[in-house]
Amino acid sequence: MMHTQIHVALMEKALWKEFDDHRNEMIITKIGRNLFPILEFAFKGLIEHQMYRIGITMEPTMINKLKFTAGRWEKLDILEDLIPTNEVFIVKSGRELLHRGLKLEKLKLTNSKDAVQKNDQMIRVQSMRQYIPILNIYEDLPNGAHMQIGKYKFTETKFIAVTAYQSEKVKNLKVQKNKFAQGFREGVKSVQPPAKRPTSTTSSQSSPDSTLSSESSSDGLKMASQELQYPQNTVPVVPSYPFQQIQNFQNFQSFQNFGNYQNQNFDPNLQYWTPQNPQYDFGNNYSNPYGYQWQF
DNA sequence: TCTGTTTCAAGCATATGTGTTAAT
DNA sequence: ATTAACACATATGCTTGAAACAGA
Repeated sequence: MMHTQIHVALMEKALWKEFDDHRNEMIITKIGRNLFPILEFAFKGLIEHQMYRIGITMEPTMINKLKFTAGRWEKLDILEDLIPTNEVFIVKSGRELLHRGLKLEKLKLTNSKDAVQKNDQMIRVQSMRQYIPILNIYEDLPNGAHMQIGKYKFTETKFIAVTAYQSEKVKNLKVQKNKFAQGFREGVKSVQPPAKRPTSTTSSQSSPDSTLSSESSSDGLKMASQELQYPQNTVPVVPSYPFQQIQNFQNFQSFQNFGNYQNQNFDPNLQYWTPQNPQYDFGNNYSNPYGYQWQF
């Protein structure tokens, strides 16, 4: 099956970048812990009636382990065994992916080998290592085989796996942004108790989403070199298909879970997703949008 | 009116997602 | 560094009962 160029966009990119600016960490546990922010993607260029197999995995960004001392991350020279990460697969139709996107709400991270076998959306990673999520797209072939037709990664989604938060700033940001951590927000009262049942007509009560403003400052990280070169990873996609699979404005608006498309390079005039920076938003090659590399 | 049925959101129970804390 | 128990949060499904509705 031939495709037009496939594009994948990361949703909630601004939120991801906010965490990435503070060197994001993800808690891992024995039974598995959700990621926050949640990985969510939009697609363009898929074929509606085609079934796709989406593969999610975590790719180490370097061989080295890390440690957090004196308020900053440092790279350890001692190289320990790097356990290969497993890949999680989700099968969906092109139509569903195009219209609803893919929100990986159930995806969990663990440091336990056993947990991977008990949950089909569990990825095993190693603590104190940095990873970047990988999204692979496969097509099911008639003979039962799968052909990889795309591989995508977004640099602002990289994170360091930890069993307990190391950076105060990251921890505070999680508390502020994750609704399940609302109970730990300072100065924010709990949600108002539900109103007594009205004797007359209905009255809808919406709780205001009052998030604290974050004190912004960098984590005192320096720039330097020495980061692993990402492998060339893309299977070329041949554009032999007239570009008709264009989402219209109504479609995007009609799905609540689609997030804030205004910050996701959605152009209502052109009526399709257009990358501001193709190499960054949709590119298949890893590139650092900030123009520098992290130092450890 | 009266009576029986339908509708729908509050109330409740249960499941699950957070960072915190203390112990190892 | 890691783990388990914990208090506090959301998510969801079922129950409940008053209001709305339909028919006589």
